[in-house]
Amino acid sequence: MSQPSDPSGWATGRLLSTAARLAEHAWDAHLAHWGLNHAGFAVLHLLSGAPRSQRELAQAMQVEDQTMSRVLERLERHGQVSRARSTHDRRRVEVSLTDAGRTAMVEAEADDAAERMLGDVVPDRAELRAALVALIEDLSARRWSQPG
Amino acid sequence: MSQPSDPSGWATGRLLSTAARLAEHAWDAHLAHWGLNHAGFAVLHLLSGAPRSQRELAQAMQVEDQTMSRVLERLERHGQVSRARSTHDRRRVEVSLTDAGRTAMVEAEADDAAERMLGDVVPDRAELRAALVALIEDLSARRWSQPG
DNA sequence: GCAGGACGTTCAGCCTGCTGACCATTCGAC
DNA sequence: GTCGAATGGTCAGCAGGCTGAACGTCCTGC
Repeated sequence: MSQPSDPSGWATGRLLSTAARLAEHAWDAHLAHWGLNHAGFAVLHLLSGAPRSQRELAQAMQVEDQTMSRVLERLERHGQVSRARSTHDRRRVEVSLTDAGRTAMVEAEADDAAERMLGDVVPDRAELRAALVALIEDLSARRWSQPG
Repeated sequence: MSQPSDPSGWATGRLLSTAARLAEHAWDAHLAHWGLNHAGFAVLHLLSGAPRSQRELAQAMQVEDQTMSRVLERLERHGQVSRARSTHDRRRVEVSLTDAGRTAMVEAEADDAAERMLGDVVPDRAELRAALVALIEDLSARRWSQPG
């Protein structure tokens, strides 16, 4: 595999996708030490406060319910999360961290090599982050057309 | 689905992934009118100059050969691309645009709503693009560790 | 109390990405 | 010429996205 041939000419959408894929790849390589990937790690992080329902997790991650269902199935299979039908509302599934899941999350977070790596690369990272946040808020609003 | 809950606190990797997914989603919705998606469209664009081998396309897209193979299979199934074993080197597969593929590409490109949409959102887009290009060049170099 | 709608989750199927393994062809050294 | 390495593609299988459709549960209005 070779260097990209002049990415400065690419469409912005392609720049975004490529950058995201490369960042995910680097991050996944780091998280693999704890049997995690980027999706699973973010979910564990969300659960560190308190148990949540699957739909709450999906909304927090800006992902469809079906997608979250499969991410959780994998996390459960790896023993990092446990799922139990709610007693108050038997439609809901309460998802909580297991001890193994909490340990993995804490350790992976402490050694946050991926974020540091990105920090090395982009000097003025606040600018990039601000632009991405604006983009996300706008595109997200268009997609799910919810006021404010 | 709801608005993201304060993306400004997210890790940069998650910002990138989310922004990329939202942008792809918007772009795919646009390209669906011509039976395309973001991956297929980019390939057709690369082929607009001259036929290429699959590996050349994979390298240009910064994607693994196997991934490109399946994208092309889909494009061929939809009649937008044709594949033929090279007569000079029978390992290679020469990929070229069909008339239908060229028409779809030209029409989709002319009505480039996605790019215009991104233009509306991010005021200082040159900054964002420059940061993304720097990120891609660095992460890509780390991943495939090629000098220069 | 019951019927219909809303809600939360899952199933099936598609697409793009990845890795690992395999096959055919070509090239190069001997 | 032959054998082994390099090259170009494909197959199998996994993962995270998506859509559309189904299912059980809850709620609400009558």
